[in-house]
Amino acid sequence: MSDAIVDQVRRFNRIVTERVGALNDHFLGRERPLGEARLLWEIGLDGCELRVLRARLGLDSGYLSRLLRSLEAARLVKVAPVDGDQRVRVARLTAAGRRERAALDERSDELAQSLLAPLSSNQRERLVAAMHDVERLLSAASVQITAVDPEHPDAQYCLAEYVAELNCRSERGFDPSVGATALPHEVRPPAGEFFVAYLHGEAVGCGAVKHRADAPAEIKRMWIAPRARGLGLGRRLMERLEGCALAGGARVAHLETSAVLVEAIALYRSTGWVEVPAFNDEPFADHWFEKALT
Amino acid sequence: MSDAIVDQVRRFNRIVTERVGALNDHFLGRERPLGEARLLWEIGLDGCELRVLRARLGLDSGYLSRLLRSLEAARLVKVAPVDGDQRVRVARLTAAGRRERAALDERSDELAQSLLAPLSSNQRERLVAAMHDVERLLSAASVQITAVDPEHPDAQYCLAEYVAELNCRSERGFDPSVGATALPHEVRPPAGEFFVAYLHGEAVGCGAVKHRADAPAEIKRMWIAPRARGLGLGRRLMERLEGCALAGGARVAHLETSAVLVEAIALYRSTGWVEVPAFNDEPFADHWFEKALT
DNA sequence: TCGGTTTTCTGACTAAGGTCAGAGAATGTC
DNA sequence: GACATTCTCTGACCTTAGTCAGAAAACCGA
Repeated sequence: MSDAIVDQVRRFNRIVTERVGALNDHFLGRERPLGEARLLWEIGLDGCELRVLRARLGLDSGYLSRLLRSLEAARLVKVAPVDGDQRVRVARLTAAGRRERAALDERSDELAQSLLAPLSSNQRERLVAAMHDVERLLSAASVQITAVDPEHPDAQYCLAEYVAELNCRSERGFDPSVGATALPHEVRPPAGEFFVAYLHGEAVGCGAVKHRADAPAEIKRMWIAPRARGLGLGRRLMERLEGCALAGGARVAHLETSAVLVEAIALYRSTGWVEVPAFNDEPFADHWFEKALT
Repeated sequence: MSDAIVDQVRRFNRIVTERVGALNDHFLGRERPLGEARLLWEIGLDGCELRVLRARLGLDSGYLSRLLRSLEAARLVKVAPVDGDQRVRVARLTAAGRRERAALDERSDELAQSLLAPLSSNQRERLVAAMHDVERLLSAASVQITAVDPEHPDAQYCLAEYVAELNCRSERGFDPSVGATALPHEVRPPAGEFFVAYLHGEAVGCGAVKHRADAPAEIKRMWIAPRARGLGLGRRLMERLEGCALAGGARVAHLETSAVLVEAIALYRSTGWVEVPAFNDEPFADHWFEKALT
């Protein structure tokens, strides 16, 4: 990677994150410790389970407990056990807590305004566009693709979204149990593999490979969450799936798709897949593709 | 300011500065406290006076002293008095300190690489371009224009650079003591005012106003440091100078300029100044401008 | 030479942020 | 019903980061 590129990223890291980050902390942490302010914000208006907070903020359980005691003492938060599992507890904001959170929100707005104020409207537009790009691309860069068991809740979530989307976009609907299936045992090692893409710990995409002895491997259930589209994630996921198929011994891969998935079809065409005559009788498919793996 | 714009800035602040900032700190602070790491980096290969370090990093003098003792104990830094003024001391890196600093540098590179690695080269280019824009525009936004005494060192520095640039760009040279002058007493209240633009505490531009009773005010000595050009700073500075002239009672402002300052001339034309016949006999001027103030 | 200023250092102190080990209650699994 | 696991809490402890007041030395201007 060229030095100029790395230098720009380093300069950005130093100047922007340190300066704006420090400003941010200063604005938010004015009345109470930053940790508490962040926690208050993260609990949100609907409350949040402690274990989720712990995961999202990366806190030690003891530390989180202490922060919550402090917020409880200030009557900003109430912690209560959750129905169904008495071990799990949820933190909820009190009325005062919601007011405090609104004040944090307002300070965050003030900070944003103060950053923008000295700029001309033309410059503001450019800044916002550039911020949007940076945010999207850094998000894209932080996506991680992991092999996961097809019955893992994250995998199941993605599959449900995949089916729901097909049902919603296609007039004839979609039934995953009919035709060329991808049952858990078919996409779990050694028969195949299931991958989930995570963005900040959240599942935002999936895809599966079915290995087939002496026959083309099959790519199945490829899906990207709407909010994660446009990040080049489909391409990365596909690379991973093809790599998996190749590692499983395949020289050629197959996939079939519905005509309503126009973005997916465009992706396939642009990454070396060629349309071929139907190689199976999947009732919900309109296009069949093939690719030689290298 | 529209909500969408403020929201984007807030999202950027939260996601980018917190996430990348935390990563940054984590990478840099792996082996030693962050404060020490930053200090080590800031001392630089050529050493640095303590008072400068204190100002640049915004540290308490007691705290800085302690940090330096700790770095000295680790044999990474030597602090010695400076020739000429025995009160002032400079911190210099030892050989081990330079190695340590190089290691920090390397980690910073690694971080940049790891951010970029998952992206396609097309995405990388877009990211770097967007980072560059964000950095420039946030820099622009953080510039502060302050009224300063014309004999203040920062004012003198800007004036010297201004003269040097004119001397360098113009064949006939430039002598500020000839013709339409801007002597300290002429641009100091109540006769006039001198402004300096600061970027991160550094003087990056200047401009002066000479009030004249019942006559057009004069704009003088307008200069922007080369590295701060393209930030829309000229326009902001000019707004400030015009405001000052207006507040001083003028309804019209005058300025004259050399033909070699093509960017400046473009700025004048685009901000409502109109070229008029010579209104003085400044020997180094080629163009004379006038603007009605509102 | 004297008083004021600049620069650094030291000691005493504080808050924030965080880690670790273990306890205790609820729940799931065999 | 025994046992392992999950989730939260408590107490003890630590480092980092930072503040404040004052002392000591060097310097500057009159």
